[in-house]
Amino acid sequence: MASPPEEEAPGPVGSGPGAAGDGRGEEAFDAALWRYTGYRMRRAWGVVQADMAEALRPVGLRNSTFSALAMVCTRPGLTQTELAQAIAVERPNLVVLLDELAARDLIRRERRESDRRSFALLPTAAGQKLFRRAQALNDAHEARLFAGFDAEERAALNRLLARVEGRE
Amino acid sequence: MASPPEEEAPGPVGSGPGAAGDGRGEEAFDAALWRYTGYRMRRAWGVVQADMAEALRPVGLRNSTFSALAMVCTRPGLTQTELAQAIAVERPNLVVLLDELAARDLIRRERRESDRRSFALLPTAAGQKLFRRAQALNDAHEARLFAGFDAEERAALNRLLARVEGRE
DNA sequence: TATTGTTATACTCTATAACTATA
DNA sequence: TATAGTTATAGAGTATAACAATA
Repeated sequence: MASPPEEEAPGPVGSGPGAAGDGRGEEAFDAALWRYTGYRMRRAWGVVQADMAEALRPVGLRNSTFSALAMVCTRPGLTQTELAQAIAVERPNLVVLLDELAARDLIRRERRESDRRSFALLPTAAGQKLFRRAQALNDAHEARLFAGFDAEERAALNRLLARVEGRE
Repeated sequence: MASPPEEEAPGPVGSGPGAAGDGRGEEAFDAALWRYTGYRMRRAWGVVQADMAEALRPVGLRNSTFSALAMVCTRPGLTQTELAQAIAVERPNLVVLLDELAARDLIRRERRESDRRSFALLPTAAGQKLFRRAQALNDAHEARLFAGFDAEERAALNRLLARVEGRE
């Protein structure tokens, strides 16, 4: 597996004719890919995603269901449209996630009398309990995964990731 | 849509009973989720992924096919197992990607005489040409997406992302 | 008309087991 | 037996169109 170097200057488009590699051996750094922040992000996300999935397995949650449950627990009463927006999931896809959580009796949908088209999403007692356990598991997972990062580095990464979304 | 704050201290596990939100209005920061680097990474990756997909549409490449083509162009002769390892794609999944590229006559598989089980992957002239075009499109996409980042910030993000994978 | 939740659908990525041909 | 490439398959994330109920 090719390893990334320290960093890579943004630089201009091509570094030459696309065919020739850099000629180094199996330790060769594949600059054509690693110079892209997007490629690095896919790789990093793959690692984090896999570790998180493993960490949440004991509570039967995935990344998506954890996010949904977290929002319902910390902002009870929000609607599905609001939740979809908050966690960046399309509404049709959210329905399935919520069905899953509701089937396990972790959340419930309550018709809003003020607008009977929408539901207020509420956590059940079991949902709150499971969420706290899931939170602890996820905290442990991140602590393990980012063990090599000090507080400043961690904060810097968090800040930079938020900025990628165009939010300040 | 909830917005992230500056940053979030790693801190201990739970900040209290999971039910209560922070009570702010629609601008409320959903700390329960945004405190996780993993969550931020999923969100950031979603943005980058969507923008990259859009950018590569003119050349008919996706993130995965671009990565594969990039490796074949810059390290011609590598085998499928080596490529799968290099771009972190399972070998069975890589077969489909390479079939797609081969069907478009962008790459070709050449039996290795030294070990007739494996193929040497080689770019065609058309593949090299398309790759250079794709590279330009991807460069433009990253330049646009990371326009708000100066060279140092960009380098810092690249370095931190590489470290998430546990590589130094 | 517009919006909320929903159904249906399709595409992509990811992951695993098992087969074949070669070694 | 072990490895390279392959097939088949299943799970999950993501995206869009269209519908019923409600506003």
